[in-house]
Amino acid sequence: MRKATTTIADVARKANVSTATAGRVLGNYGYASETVRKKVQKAARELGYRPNHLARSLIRGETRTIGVVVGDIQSPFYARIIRGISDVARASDMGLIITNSDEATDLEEQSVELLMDKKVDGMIVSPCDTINAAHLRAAHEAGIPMVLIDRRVKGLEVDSISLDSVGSARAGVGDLLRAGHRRIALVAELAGTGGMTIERIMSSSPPGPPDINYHYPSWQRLLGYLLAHHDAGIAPQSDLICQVKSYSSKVAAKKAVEILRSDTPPTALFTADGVMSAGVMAAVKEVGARIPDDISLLCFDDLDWMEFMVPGIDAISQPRKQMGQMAARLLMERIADPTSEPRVLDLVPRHVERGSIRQILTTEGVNGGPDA
Amino acid sequence: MRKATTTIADVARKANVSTATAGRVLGNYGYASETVRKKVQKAARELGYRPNHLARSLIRGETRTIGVVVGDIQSPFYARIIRGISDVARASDMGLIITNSDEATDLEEQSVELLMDKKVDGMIVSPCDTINAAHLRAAHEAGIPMVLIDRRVKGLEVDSISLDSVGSARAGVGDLLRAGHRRIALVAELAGTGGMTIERIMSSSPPGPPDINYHYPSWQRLLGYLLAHHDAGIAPQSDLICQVKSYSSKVAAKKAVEILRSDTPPTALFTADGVMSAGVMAAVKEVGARIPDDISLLCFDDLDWMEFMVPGIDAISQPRKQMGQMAARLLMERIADPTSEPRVLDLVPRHVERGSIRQILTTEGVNGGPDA
DNA sequence: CTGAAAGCGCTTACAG
DNA sequence: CTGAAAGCGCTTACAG
Repeated sequence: MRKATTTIADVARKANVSTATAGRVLGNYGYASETVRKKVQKAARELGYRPNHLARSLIRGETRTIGVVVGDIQSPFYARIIRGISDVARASDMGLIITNSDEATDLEEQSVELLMDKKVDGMIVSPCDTINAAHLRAAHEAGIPMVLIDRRVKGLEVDSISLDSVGSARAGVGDLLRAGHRRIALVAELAGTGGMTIERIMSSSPPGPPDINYHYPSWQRLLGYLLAHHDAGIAPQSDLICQVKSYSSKVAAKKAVEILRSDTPPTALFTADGVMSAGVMAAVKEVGARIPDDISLLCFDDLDWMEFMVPGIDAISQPRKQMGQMAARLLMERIADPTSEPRVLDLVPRHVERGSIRQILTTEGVNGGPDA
Repeated sequence: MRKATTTIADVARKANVSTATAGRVLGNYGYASETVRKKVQKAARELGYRPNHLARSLIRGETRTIGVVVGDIQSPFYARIIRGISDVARASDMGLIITNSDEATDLEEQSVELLMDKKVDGMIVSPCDTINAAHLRAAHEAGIPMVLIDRRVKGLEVDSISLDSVGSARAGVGDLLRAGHRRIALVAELAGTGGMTIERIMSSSPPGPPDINYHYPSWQRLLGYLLAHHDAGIAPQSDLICQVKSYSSKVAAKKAVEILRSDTPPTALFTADGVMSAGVMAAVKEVGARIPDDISLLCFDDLDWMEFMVPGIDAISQPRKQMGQMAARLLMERIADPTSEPRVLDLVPRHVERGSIRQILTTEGVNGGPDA
């Protein structure tokens, strides 16, 4: 069934030239006169010649393929990143191998191994552990061009692109505070890894351990939340910080309902990601609160059709696809120039106001403020 | 920076054997005595030998890589399919190259070309055109193992796996009819391609052109809808068939609002996919209808957290991840045995009842029925 | 500009 | 069981 494949030798024979010459015109390298070029191309066309990239790669030491390892391609977060990467790869006429790590170090190791076996020209990885990553260090030592996306690894000096989670959470919560909100609840995963605790992060003034970049995004967003309070000279209250601990909408919903039904409920909610947002929206619905009259909602997420269903939410929009595109471009540049200084990029998400941040007039504002 | 890679020749030298012998133990083929085996393995370990799969592939004519072309990896539908494929690929220790077609024939062609250049051992494609697919036919002729997912191509006899859209829509709408509903609206894309029209599909009795398998899923679901009515001896009303024409939640919402506000609104809504479902739910919300008291909702979709936000919806759940897994298994089997008969699989989705189908008592039921 | 030869890193007959 | 040789399909110096 499978047609015997026609090789450069076949073309050369038919065109009455050497394989070297045929190779030069077909591979587009070296010199070749117009006449020979024509002859060879004609022969190639007639024989339906297609170059064998495997042989070419073996010699040239490049496969024109890049590898990606993400947590789970099923998640919209990663799916979009991959779309961005895929677009740039296609434009550069490169292949794209993807693998999932399920956020587990051993699977991530396997993935990196697979990619190295496939001799990818470079890889983009979203590392699942920001500290233990011997396999990534090894790959880097071995000279594989690498760019980290969404998270960084302590002491691994490679190109990386992340979101400025701290800065954008700080700005968003700052907006809420400026609108007069004084009881802003934070709903975030804040899983206890790497020795980080809420106490530890709140204990310094201004808040902020120096290694925050190596902790999970939800901790970074908590830090932004605390810094915004610090900026405004307002003491954050720990009873408003909802540590969900698991990455689950249902658990987030449960916790959010509790806080909404407390004696002193918040006037605004800030969620650290899309999963928390879904939970919080279900909770708001359950307690029958109206947005934004009863409560303002600021979500660190794109929302998409979530917003379509529940209008009036504010969002800190994460440009996931662009992140993928930028990561891929960084990688292409790194492949072209392996020695230049690593670049560390921090994207500032776009804060999309949709009118959820309702102005709360303080007594001061009502009696003596400029707008009174 | 990049370490000089150690080859079989290096290992052979260090172990004092021929490259052929070293190759046999390292590649795990042919015979080798225990002593030699040990010696070679020791040398390989000490030198940190890693086989070069490129060279191996060149000779063996297999890359242990499969390719996938889907419409858009960003869409949850495809992302899950790919996850399923990816799981099987990993279990078989194969790589996975993905490409997007954006549902355009020329991009699909490019994708297939890329995959063939990469010499994949087989490909899974979700064809964007069920008739024009010369590139797929060519790839099949060339002997590339191929399985089609979600859609089939007329006259291309390869393995395929799809959903039994007609059957499951028929069953689901049948449930609505048995519950007493008589005005069931259908909201579906029903884009006009391949000469299909609502008139054409409704004109025969029982409804159903013989080539329905080669039309887009929304047409298949319309057919199921019509067949259910036919089964129940009820004439479908064309004013209840909402042809959205574009794959857009917003447009679907607009159309659904119109139908919900008509003089004779439906008592139940059946949506043909997730995008339509989102639109319909927004519409239900906009007109202030309650589910299921005012209206029953049956969605051809997984719903996921949509259901989490709007409880009480019925769903026809599509096992996308399993579809991916099954497609990958079909492909593995096809690679192992290229000549056996192609298999055509139709998955029957699971109908998940969550209580949205409210019983509507007909006059007959109230006065004379067994439960009266 | 063109060709003969060597080589990329493996595997595969073929002798022994 | 082991080795010398040829070969997968290209590209790369090296002569001419």
